[in-house]
Amino acid sequence: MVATIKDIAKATGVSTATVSRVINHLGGYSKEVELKVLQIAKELGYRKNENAISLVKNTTKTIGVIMPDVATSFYGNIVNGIEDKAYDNGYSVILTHAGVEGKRLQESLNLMAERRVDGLIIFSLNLSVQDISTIDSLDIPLLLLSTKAENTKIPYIKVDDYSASYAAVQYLIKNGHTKIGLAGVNPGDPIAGKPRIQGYLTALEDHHIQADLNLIKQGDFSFESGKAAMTELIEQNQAITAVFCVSDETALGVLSVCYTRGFNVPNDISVVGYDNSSVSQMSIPPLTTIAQPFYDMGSIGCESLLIAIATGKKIDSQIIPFKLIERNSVTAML
Amino acid sequence: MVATIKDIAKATGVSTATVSRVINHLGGYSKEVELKVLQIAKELGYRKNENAISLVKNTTKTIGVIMPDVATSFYGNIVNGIEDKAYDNGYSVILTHAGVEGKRLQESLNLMAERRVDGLIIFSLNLSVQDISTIDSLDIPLLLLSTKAENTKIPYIKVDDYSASYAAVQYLIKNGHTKIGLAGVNPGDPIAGKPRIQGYLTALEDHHIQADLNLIKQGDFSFESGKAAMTELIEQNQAITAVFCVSDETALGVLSVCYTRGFNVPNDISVVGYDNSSVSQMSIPPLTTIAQPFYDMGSIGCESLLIAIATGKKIDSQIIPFKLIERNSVTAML
DNA sequence: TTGTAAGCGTTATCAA
DNA sequence: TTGATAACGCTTACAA
Repeated sequence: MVATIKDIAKATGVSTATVSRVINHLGGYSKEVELKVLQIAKELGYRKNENAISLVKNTTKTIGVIMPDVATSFYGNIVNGIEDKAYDNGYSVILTHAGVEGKRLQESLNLMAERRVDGLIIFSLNLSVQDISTIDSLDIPLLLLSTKAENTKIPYIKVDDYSASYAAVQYLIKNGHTKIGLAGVNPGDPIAGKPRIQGYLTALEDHHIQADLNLIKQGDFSFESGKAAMTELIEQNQAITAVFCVSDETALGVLSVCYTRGFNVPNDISVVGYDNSSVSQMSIPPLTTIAQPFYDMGSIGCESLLIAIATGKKIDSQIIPFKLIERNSVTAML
Repeated sequence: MVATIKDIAKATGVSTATVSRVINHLGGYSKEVELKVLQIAKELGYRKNENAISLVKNTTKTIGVIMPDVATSFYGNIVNGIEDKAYDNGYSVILTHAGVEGKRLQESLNLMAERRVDGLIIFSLNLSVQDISTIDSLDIPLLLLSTKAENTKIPYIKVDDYSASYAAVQYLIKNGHTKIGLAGVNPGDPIAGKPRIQGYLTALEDHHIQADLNLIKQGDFSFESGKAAMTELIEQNQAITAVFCVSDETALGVLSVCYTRGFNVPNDISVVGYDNSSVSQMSIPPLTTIAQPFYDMGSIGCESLLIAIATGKKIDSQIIPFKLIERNSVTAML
């Protein structure tokens, strides 16, 4: 059994109240008592029991984070941003994975509720009506990161997918491309699907380029989606010179098919990714891609949440800027 | 405020003891009472307070996981394996990141101790003497995954790095290679460095190939290490035909340099990676690599830990088998 | 079938 | 400067 303040109290001959004061550096005790308590605490290997403290303080100094499967590489930096900020403020972080489709989201929410987290961050997950209703019932400060919940007032911090997509396509157009594919997009996804399609379409339209729906290939952000999309594009003899991908992994799939089919990137085909994940620097060629400031999103998000916890005020949603990172996967058409 | 069993007791007119029984399906109450309690609990949005339960039961149904930075891609599956097994057994998981060098390990250990996790898994982190001493003082069932602590009796589950390295090099030799580089290795790392160098050396020796220390390029498992290693190898005009890399990311670095310098993989240079991380399938060409069964390691590890928690017995260390996954980055020399 | 009450480890109020 | 003690939300003998 681990030592408790009672043990320390007994061993030092003071009351548990005094032990508690000393341990929490509250002042109001003699130097002599302080030294003795600290000494004995050390000898006994005392460690405070956060669960007990949570009970009386009615706060757990814990924030919960729910994310999809760990599989996808870019999440890392969001978590880093959150954890750094949380630790700096004396909070710890409970992480759970809810599965790609959020299969385990209900379970995760239960866990967070039962652990009485002080605040909750959910990221990159599309919320179902059910999810939203249990979230509402939870009554915990909540923030959505890199996603949003339509028709609700749940605050979110994310990049504007429409604008980012528009910018990527416009960049390609400015580089002289007019036959541009869109790879790996999920039109059923209201958050990261529809807006990107719309951005793609509008960019073309604004530059008086006739959109061709056959150049839009559906998928799910995966490497496989990219392969499938590019394979189709090639086998249908679509005369494209560029393809915009909804994720870097999808872009790698495109790159891979280009390579095996003998198309050189960027000379024959230009490719733009999305995420600026670590793989985008490691690919051949390194990917030009849309960067979302993941670390900052995590950090800013966590900070907002902490403020909300402290003040009880609601969090304001934020659209944060993306950046287009130019590497070597796009060539200018002459 | 969230409802408590007291609220339910008051609202239903029974005692808290009975409410507790009903909620935990302990039996020994009338159907009538059961229905009423459940009904009111639902109305009040009751959720049990795990912290309070932990306090009285002296167990948190929680296992702690400490890992390096999230950055590196392959960790995902270990975590998945752990989480799946934990959830199946009614445990939840608290994850923390201790930084690449384990900078924050002490902090993480404190957190885990103060949250009173029932068991602890640490993976891919080299433990300092200090770390080990605080771990000892913790007195929590502990398991090391994909690492070990020398000169201690802390149980671990990992692949035999020496054998894996030996196998990779032998595979290259069997394919007719004799001039083989070793890229990205850290000779100061007693767990994942030294043994791999030794495996490399011994494989060469066993096949009567004279080792050349100039072909061993130090590094830190990163993409950059791979680039640096391959660049050196080329600029030193080392007449190699193959290189074995200590990680897939390092291999990608090698691939990248080969590409820009005009060497074809695998025709000019064969490359073998280590980890079988997701990127190894997405590279050009797809990487032949050493696969560690990460998901299984997580799952088996978590199961062993759960058993140790339940029985109080100590965990037996396990060496688990690796596999060599053949893809397209190695060619046979004729 | 149900209730009373002690106890888990800690904090915080009040009194001394 | 210190100590009693109630309280946090829950479980669990023990009694009824």
